[in-house]
Amino acid sequence: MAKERKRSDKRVAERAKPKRPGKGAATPRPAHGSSADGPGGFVTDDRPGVVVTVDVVLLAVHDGELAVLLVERRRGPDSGAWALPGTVVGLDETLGAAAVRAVSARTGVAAPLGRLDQFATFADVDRDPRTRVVSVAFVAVASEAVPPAGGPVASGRWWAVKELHKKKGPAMAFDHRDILATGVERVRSRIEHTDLATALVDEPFTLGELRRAYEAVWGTTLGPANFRRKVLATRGFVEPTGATRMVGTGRPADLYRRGADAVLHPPMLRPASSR
Amino acid sequence: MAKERKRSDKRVAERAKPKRPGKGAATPRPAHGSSADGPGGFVTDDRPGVVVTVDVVLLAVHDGELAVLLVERRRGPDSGAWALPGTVVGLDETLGAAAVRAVSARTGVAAPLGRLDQFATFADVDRDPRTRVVSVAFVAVASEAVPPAGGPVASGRWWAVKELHKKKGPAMAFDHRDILATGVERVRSRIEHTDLATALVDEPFTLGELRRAYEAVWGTTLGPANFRRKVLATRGFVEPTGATRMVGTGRPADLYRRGADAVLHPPMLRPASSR
DNA sequence: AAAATAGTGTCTGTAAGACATTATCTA
DNA sequence: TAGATAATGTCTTACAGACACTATTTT
Repeated sequence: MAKERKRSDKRVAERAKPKRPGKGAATPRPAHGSSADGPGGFVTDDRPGVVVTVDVVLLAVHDGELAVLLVERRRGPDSGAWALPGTVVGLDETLGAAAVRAVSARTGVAAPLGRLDQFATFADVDRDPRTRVVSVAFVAVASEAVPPAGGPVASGRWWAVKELHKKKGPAMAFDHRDILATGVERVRSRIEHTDLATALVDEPFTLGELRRAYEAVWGTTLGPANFRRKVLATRGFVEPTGATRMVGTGRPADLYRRGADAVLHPPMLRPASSR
Repeated sequence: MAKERKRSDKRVAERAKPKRPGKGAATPRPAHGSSADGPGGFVTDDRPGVVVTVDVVLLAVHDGELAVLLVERRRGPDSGAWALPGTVVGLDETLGAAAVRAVSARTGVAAPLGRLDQFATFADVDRDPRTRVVSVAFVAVASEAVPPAGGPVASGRWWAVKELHKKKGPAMAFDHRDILATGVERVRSRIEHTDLATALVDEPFTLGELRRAYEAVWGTTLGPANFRRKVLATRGFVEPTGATRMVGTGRPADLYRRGADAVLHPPMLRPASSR
């Protein structure tokens, strides 16, 4: 699990406010509705408690590469490092709602969060130097079109996952590199058994587009003929629309929509070379 | 280290076990931040916080049936109901350590916890009536011999999982029925792809015993011949000892030990009838 | 000998991997 | 026309399911 220890705050910035002594019982919930970096310190007392947060690994395929949405930290000693979008969970807020809130605050879209999947909880004692922070991690996927890279989002941008694994890649905050790696592996596994990959493409889509989504996630190439056979043999995976679309040169491709079934029988096993 | 002290909380009773005598069973159920616990309480006075706990689904096969270790609640909400062994996570304690502690306090054995697997985090807002409790759930498996059912454990006992799903079965505390169901499904899936099932039997074991472990977990019957072929075709799954053992009537069975590989290639897929 | 369980061998259907062939577009 | 991509078909191999058959024990 997580091991690194970075410095500075993790979520402090999110909610960080210098202290708030004497909170009245009637006082509004500290962890609610504030966006990142707002006031509302939760840990600052002399009586520290455990802080529960969510972090979201939002993946999409951009330019044929698997990409993840990160936000740049702008305060604290870890300023300049890139982090997964996350937030403190409100006292009366579900984890899923907090995850949606964390992403929508950064991207402006709540749509892709329908595929929200809680995959692990990170709780190393020292993962945040300030206080004990337990982070419930989610993965979600977005199609290529949403949100547009370089959009109106202030501090967020898409990074090719491949770049982040390099030593010379951008610094990542806290144990987020571990969370990312675990989340990516979860998606790599889930597209084998579920129709999650169809959420990576925009409807309607061609089987070539769907295949390239698989290839981006797995980092492999797949035989177009066999891929097609397996997809069409799995009932409920995709539904033909009857229409075709020109993609450039070559024969027009048949268009499909997402099917009804979320479970793939038999699974779309990734080639042994990609494991 | 500030280990927590709990008092009225959900897992208070459980975790309090070692120091049972003298524990004040006092505080009833304080709602958010109301009742001040004694010193070190996590539900800080007028400043309510989130409590993080672990709950463990410890499974074993008893009399051919999948069984789970539960403890009877004797105080607090749902008193009289049966709960998964769990505890509040200490401020400087890892989740895994807390899970081991929760189980060892009940069973006296830390051994089976090597197979500890975090599988989900439960955090419904109202899952505990007293305060917000976020529970990180683990599964672990024990072999038939340990701990012995009806052993020295005071408030714990094994229950056939099948019984707990019946309406007339024993009441389960909080959302522990959901946690159990999710954990069981995790184990059902994990024995397909890992050698986890070998931890359900004592070494050395026969392939018949291993097969009956699979059957208990999946609730199916498997063809002995095909099961044998698949197990032996998977390198690293089991290692022959060369010895044999009489089980009763019939030909003596070859004995095996656990192999080295944790991953099964190809997977031991459960029959479609058990899904 | 009968019953019971363990172990071995064989047939068959399904599906995956490799790859050749045909179809339909642009440049 | 060549080039590119999509769609279809074929051959081979791997493996799961079913099941017949042999082996070794107790009663």
